[in-house]
Amino acid sequence: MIAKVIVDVPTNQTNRPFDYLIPEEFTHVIDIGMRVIVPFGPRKILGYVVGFEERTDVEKVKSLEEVLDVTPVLTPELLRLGKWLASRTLSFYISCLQVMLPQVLKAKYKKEIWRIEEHLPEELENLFQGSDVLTSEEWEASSFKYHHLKKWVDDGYLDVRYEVKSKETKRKITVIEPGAEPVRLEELIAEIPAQAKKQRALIDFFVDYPDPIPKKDLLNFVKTTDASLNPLLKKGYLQSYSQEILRDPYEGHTFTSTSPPPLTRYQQQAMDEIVDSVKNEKPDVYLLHGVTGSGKTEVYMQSIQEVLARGEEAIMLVPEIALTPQMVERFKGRFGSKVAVLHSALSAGEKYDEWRKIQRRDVQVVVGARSAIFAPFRNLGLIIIDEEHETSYKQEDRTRYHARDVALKRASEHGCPVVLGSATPSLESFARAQKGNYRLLELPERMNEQAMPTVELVDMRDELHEGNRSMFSQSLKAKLEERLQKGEQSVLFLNRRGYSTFVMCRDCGHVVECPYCDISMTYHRNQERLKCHYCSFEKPMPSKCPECESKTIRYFGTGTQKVEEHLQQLIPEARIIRMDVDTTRRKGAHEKLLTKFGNNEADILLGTQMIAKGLDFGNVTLVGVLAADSLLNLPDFRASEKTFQLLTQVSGRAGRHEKEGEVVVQTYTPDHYSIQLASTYDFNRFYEEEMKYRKMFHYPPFYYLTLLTVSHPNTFQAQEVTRKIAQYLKQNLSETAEVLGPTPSPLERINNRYRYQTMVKYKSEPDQQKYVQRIMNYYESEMKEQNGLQIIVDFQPYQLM
DNA sequence: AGCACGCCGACT
DNA sequence: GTCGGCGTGCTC
Repeated sequence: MIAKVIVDVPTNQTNRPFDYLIPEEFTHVIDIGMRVIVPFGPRKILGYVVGFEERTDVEKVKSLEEVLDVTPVLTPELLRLGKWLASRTLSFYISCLQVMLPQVLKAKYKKEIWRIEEHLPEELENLFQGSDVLTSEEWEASSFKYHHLKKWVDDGYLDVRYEVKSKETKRKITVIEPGAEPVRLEELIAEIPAQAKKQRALIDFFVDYPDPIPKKDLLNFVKTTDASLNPLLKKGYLQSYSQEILRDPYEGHTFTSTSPPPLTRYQQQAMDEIVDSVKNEKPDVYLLHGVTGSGKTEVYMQSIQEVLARGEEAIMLVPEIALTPQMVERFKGRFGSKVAVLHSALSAGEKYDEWRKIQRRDVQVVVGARSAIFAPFRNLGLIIIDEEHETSYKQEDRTRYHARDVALKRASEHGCPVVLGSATPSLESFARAQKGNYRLLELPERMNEQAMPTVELVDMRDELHEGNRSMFSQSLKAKLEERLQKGEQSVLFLNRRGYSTFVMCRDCGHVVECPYCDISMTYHRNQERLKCHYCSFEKPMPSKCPECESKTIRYFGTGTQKVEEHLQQLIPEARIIRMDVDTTRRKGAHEKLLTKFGNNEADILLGTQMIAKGLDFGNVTLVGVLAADSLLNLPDFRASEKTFQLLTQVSGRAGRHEKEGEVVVQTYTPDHYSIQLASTYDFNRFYEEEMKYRKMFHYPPFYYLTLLTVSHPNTFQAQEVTRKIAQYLKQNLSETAEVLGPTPSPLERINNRYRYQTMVKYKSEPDQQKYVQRIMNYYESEMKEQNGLQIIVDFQPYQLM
């Protein structure tokens, strides 16, 4: 028998299955979707079995070395999905398979130099110092060269061996249970010498509790040690086996279990439709449009309940940033041990264990960020994508997939519906719902029947004219103080983007920029250093201007840290919690800060993106947005959409329970339609306005986009290649396609590489993939060298930088 | 991705 | 002559 294997070498030439003989010992255990170790050239590498064949035409076929799995890590469906993904994103098949699996399943490769002769030449013996093996790093560090090695290998002193090390670590425990012989334990006691009290006690324990028990617990309970257990094992009265245990990231937490509350009329309607599709196994796509606080999560959870009742499984995706302890709490509380949670805050081992729960079919529900869409379920009944407009569902490197596309594909394979939920749907999805491709479900009312909080727009230009140069308007300050008096809480939102702190000389206006990238460097106060966001270059904060040597060099802009200081000055008695990347980096810090806020141990929560979503605190009655237009000025056709979405989400944090909420939005462009319409929660009008603009400028959802970014250390080369690519596309794509560029990328230089781009706007180009693939093949050889050419293709890009 | 092979210039 | 630089092509 021959196994078809996709090898772990992401290149064009190896982007196909290789044939391997299956050794006799593996013929009954090997299966499609398992990982294997195969010899490949002189080394050994990891591969994935994608098929079997009776025979092969390959003459010098080798045997595979080892089978790594007992259960396949990829289902046949996921293998097919990987192929589909590879063709859609123009990635290598192997990369698509790897993206579906937890990090720890990927291989680490080791090269070792082994002694195979007892007596080595003296110079070699000095290097080996009696040991049998050297790592390749140790060898490299020695003064010997490659030809020395080759000679010694030829002479039979040394051997070069390649090892494939799987990073997976399964935690194992030893379990003890009564012996296999069907003897009554009580009778056994008689046979134990009278002085062996502890042995009797052990058997006694099993008389009362005959179930298997972890050895540790048993010894602990009977208060004894291996010394008395081992004789019993030897005699066969008891037996032991080792069992894999799964680390539980939520060990020690108790989740209050909840039962489904009655649904509102709208919730019930939405759920009935979804469940109908579940029952009829129809891959319908629903767009659940519900205002913030309308109870979308409850619709999700009760729909999932129905799916579970049918013996099927469900995936629920949430944006990474919204995967808060509160969200986990709700799902664990409702579904208990039926849920696995996958998000980036887990350690690699914890992620693997959560994934194992799915593979072992211990769980039927997964709640997770983007990559959870690849959960290896075999019987999917429902896929939910919450906050479907979030851009984090698009992977921005290597395999540039969108979780929504993958969801639709998997749903059609499984015959199950997909629910896209949002208070502010993406224009793409809403347009599809309008056209009838998706089915629109509306939740127009908040569950507490409260009106949405009133929004006050504050024109910061007016504040400036009135002599208020601080970042807090008079109105916001007054309202903050009012909350403080009433013992209510406030949330202040600062958009970090477009708000980074740059360093400028007040004398000559010189701005400190990264020497390798075309952006200003960011000042980090804790370390007194300047850092580049893009290439992570850093240097100390200069004490004088590098241009004019003036000492008036200062940092500008506003980070959360600076806002916190100002706020504290403004309202000295306020207790402030700051949440940003700096204060939440440590594990569990996020949760800790939120708990503190929830316990009313602070008056004001100040933060970035991460506080915009999912927060639900009853005592929050004021939300402030410090700079609403900071997103608006980015070079991105979705800027208005993102601004509208963000303002709506943030506003939804106020007045979620009995108390009425209020929102203050500070802006320099109060007349912009995205800010105006967000302040009246008018999604439908925003949609109409924005659609006009998209139509006029030929953007999605009217047109599809493809972005090709070319980078090269030489600016001319980069531009020239981009020009040729654009020309080729113009010639080959249809008349209706628009090919723009070459233009310098919004970030023209990153890491000393110049970047140019060309963008294609099109309605339908069935052959586009083919042409782009040709371009990639044509430039393949030039892309090999480390510093040479790089071409990145992004179909349906979200990030235009 | 590694690694062998092979061709070329710069040296003992 | 040989050593070692790197361009080219292959891995079942």
